[in-house]
Formats: sequence, C-alpha cells, structure tokens
Amino acid sequence: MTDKKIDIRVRFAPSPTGALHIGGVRTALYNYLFARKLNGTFVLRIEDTDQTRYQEGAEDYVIEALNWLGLSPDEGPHNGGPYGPYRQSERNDLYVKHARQLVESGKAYYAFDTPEELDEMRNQLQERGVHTPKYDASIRMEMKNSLTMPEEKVQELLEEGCPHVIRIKVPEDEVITFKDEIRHVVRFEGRELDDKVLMKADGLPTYHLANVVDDYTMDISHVIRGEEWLSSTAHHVLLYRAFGWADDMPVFAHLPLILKPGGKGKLSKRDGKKLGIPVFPLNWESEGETLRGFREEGFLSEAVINFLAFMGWNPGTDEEIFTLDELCEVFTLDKVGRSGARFDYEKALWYNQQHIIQTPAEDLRARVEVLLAERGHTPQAEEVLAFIGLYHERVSTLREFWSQGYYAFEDVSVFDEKMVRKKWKGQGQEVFSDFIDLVEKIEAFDAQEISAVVKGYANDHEIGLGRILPLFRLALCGTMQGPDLFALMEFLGREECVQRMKAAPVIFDEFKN
RNA sequence: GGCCCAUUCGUCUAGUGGUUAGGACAUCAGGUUUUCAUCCUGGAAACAGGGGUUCGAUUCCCCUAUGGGCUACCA
Repeated sequence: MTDKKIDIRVRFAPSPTGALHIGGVRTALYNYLFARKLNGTFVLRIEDTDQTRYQEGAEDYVIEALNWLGLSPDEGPHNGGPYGPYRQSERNDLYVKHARQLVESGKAYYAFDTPEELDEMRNQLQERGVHTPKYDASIRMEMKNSLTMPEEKVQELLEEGCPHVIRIKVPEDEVITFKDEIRHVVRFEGRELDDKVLMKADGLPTYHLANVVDDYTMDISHVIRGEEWLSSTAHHVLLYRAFGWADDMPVFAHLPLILKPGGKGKLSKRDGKKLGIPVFPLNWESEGETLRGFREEGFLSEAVINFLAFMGWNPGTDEEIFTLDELCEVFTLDKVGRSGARFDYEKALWYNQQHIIQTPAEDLRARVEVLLAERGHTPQAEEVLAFIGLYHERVSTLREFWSQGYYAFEDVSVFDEKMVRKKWKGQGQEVFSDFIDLVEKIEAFDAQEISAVVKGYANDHEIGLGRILPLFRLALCGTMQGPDLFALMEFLGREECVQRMKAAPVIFDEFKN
C-alpha cells in the first residue's frame, strides 16, 4: 500500500433503480459504522450507469433514507466533496479514458458482436455440450472483435459508429486470489472467468469498470459490500492488475446476505408486499402502489439500525440494545458473520419496543402528534405526553399508540362483544349504575383517588372487583386490554367517563339480544 | 450444470482441542396485575452426516449432503 491509502475511506454505492431495500441499508450501516469507528470518511456514490433501470426519485429516496437513519454521508452528490462528481453518469469521461487505455495496453478489446450473434454463439456452445456458454478465452478468437479482425477494419467500424463494447481480456492461465476480511482467502482460476463487458454499446461503463475506476480514484480503502459481489471480485482484481493498481487495491469485505423469512433465497423487494412486512426504510410509491417503509410502519430509526446491525454482526457480549453512537464505538469487521441471516420481523418489533421504552416521552411526542393529527386530533403537548405515558411500555410500533389507544381521543368504535356477554350480568350488571353515581361524585379526579373510592365502595358492599372493573373498562375502551384503568380514567376526565358509562348499558343490552 | 461462499436451538447468534455448549426473539408453564402488555421465575429446544488427525473433537483436515450467491451490453 502506498501512503495515500492510510486514511480510511469507505463508500456506499447504490444504483437508483427504486427504493433502497433493507439489505442495502445494512450495507450502508456497516460502512458507516466502520468509518466512524476508525475516524474515516463515508462516501455516497450513485451508480446510475444503467439507463434502462433508472427510476426518478430513487436518488432522493436514498439520501432521505440515510438521513432519517442517521447515516448521512460525509461526501456525496448532494453535499459534494473533494472526489466528485459522485454520480457515475457524470464521470463518463473517466471511464472512457480508462477503458481505452486498457485496449491500448492489450488488456481489453473492442467487440462488435450483435446480440443475435452472441445468442448464436451460446446456442452453438450448448449444442457442443457446454452448460454455461461464456464469452471467454476459449471462444474469443472465433468472435467479431479487435483480436480477430485486422486493425484497419476495426478502425473503420469504429469510425462509422458501428455498435460495439469493450471487453476485458481475461488472462487464461492466471490465478486470482484475494484476501477478504470476512472470508479469508478466495481463489479463482482465470480460465473460469468470462471476458466481461467493460463499456456497453450505449457508451456507458458496466458496474465492474466504473466500480474499480471510482474506488481507485476516490481513494477508497475498504470495499464493504454484499456477498453477491464476491464472484465478480475476481474480475475487479484483474482490473486493478491491468491498470497497474494492484498495490493500491482496497481491502474487500463481503457481507452475508439477508435471506427471506421463511422461503428460499435472499430477501427481495417483492417480499414486503407478499408477506405484509416492511422491507424498505421509507415508503416508496411505485406503479400506483405504496411499498411500506419502517418509518411509516412506526419504527424508530435507532431500532431499525439496532436490528440491522445484529443481522450478521454481534458485539461478542450479551448486550443487545445499542444506539447508533454505541454501535460506532464497538463495531468491528472481524465480528461480522459469514452465513446468511433470515429476516425476522418479530425480532425487529422487539427491538423497536425496547427502543420506544428507552426513549423519553418528550422525544416521542412529535411523531405521536403526527399520528393523532392524521385523525384530526391536535391535543396540547401536556395531554400528548400523558397519553404516551399510558401506552409507552405497551406498544411495539408508534402506530400502535393509535390502534391501541384511539379511544383516548374518540368514542369507542368497537366493543368486545364476547367479553360484554361474559361480564354484563349478575352482580356486576346490578351495581353498575351505583358506580356511575359514585364516579360522578369523585372530587379530585386522579388515579389514586378514583382507585381509593371505587375500591373502598366495592369493599364495603362486598362487590368483587373482578365483576365491576371489567365493565368499567368495556364501557370506556370497548376492549379488555389497556393500561391501568384508573390512570386511564384520570386521562379521560370525569365528564367523559361518566358519559361513556351512562351510554354503556344500552349498548351492552343490545349485545345480549 | 460450472465456479465461489457458507452450515451451533424454529430464528438471530456466543463459544472452546477437554464447557452442565451461553444469550436473545419466538414458544410453553408458573408468578405479579382489575384486563392486556410490561416485569419476574422456570421449561423444552442446537453443534447436518461420514471419514480422518488427536489421548480427546462442536472446534483442525477431507468427502457427502443441504443452503446461498454468481453464471447479462443489471447492479
């Protein structure tokens, strides 16, 4: 390694082909943690070399997602930096220059084969019994390229604008080995590798070329990416060698993939829809449908981070709950695992619950207020805080503040019919109106006082709490689940409580019929 | 099919040449609670299989099986 690589520089390099999915977020996270831990630089680079898959808004989505998660890049297309531009579509001159250089030095060549000719080649090879036909050393001398055609002819074709690509000329008898931080030494034989396209017919580079040129010119010290890139790393190593940059190659670290919860294969963007779970950080509108994100689903970014960090990494201790800052302190590449991890939404919910509990109500307020405002409620800050207090330890997502506690702001819309039938009878039913009168007369309407009065009365009249309290709850909430009854009554206030309790018998009687 | 990577409870994982193989989620059973949740206690639950190496392998090596990735002018 030369001197210029002593600084830690890592990059996250998504392509703007849609919403960033959770596997990409995990890759970004590990890059970020690694950079922070070692006082390095975290670069965002947009790999938009595929015009056909480009999607409007995807780049903004990536940046918004990273910002929400707290993984803001130090350098990138939106905030610049000394190594710009950070969009590959704006760096094309660089790729063209380097590709030509490779052709001139004999490490790459022009190829003029049409898609039809390539198909034909593959078909022929398959007929000869080759399972995976490749454009490689064994066949390249039979194709239409600058290796097989006279130089004048090549020049002529180039000048008349004949569609062509540039392919790497893979050295047949070279052995490619490289050290992976996570998988140790990986080895490939040159004869197994195909002559990958470096520059496409549309004049843009493929991932392989752009990636290597950018990582080198941006002084990237560590390439931390998904395992799906492990195989093509062989080509990347060849490219570094061809350019004469072998001594400045970044360190590679290939992360285990995130797998589907139940089925086979890696987690895909479709799985979210199929399984009803979020697989994106933020909502993403596409073709008239909304793909749900963790944020909109009611997750705290810290919980998503914590959950993701533990998919393929662990701190080596029993501790499980970490903030982003804490993760930055303890993260190391050598604690990253090697095998794929199944996406477990249940565990994600648990992390979220833990983080919600850990977050002060005041810090939750803004997001809960949004939730309430969506339903037309704009209570005072103090009231929101009291509401949060009621449900703080009971929710797994922020959305559950509403689904569990809507009746704190609106009339009960659903009554648990089965429970009503079970409880609206006998002694409880007989004395219910006595309790309404009792509640109506409580002076200081706070949880402690209500509890004392109600319990005292029940005790004096030998009424089982189990007969009367469930009716209170059903009248006020419609459900048997919920926070402490007396705290809830305090929140609702005397007037509201009495009103609901007076209305209840009529509703309850209906269920009886 | 070929190449590459991997393999500890259902899931995420810790771990060591000699351990009662540890934790967490989920699950089950108790306890607490006016309910549910939280919380507490406890239970069930794993080293893929076969060969080696070794006094001894879950741990090291090989093979098989299984899983995953790649195999595009996509990244």
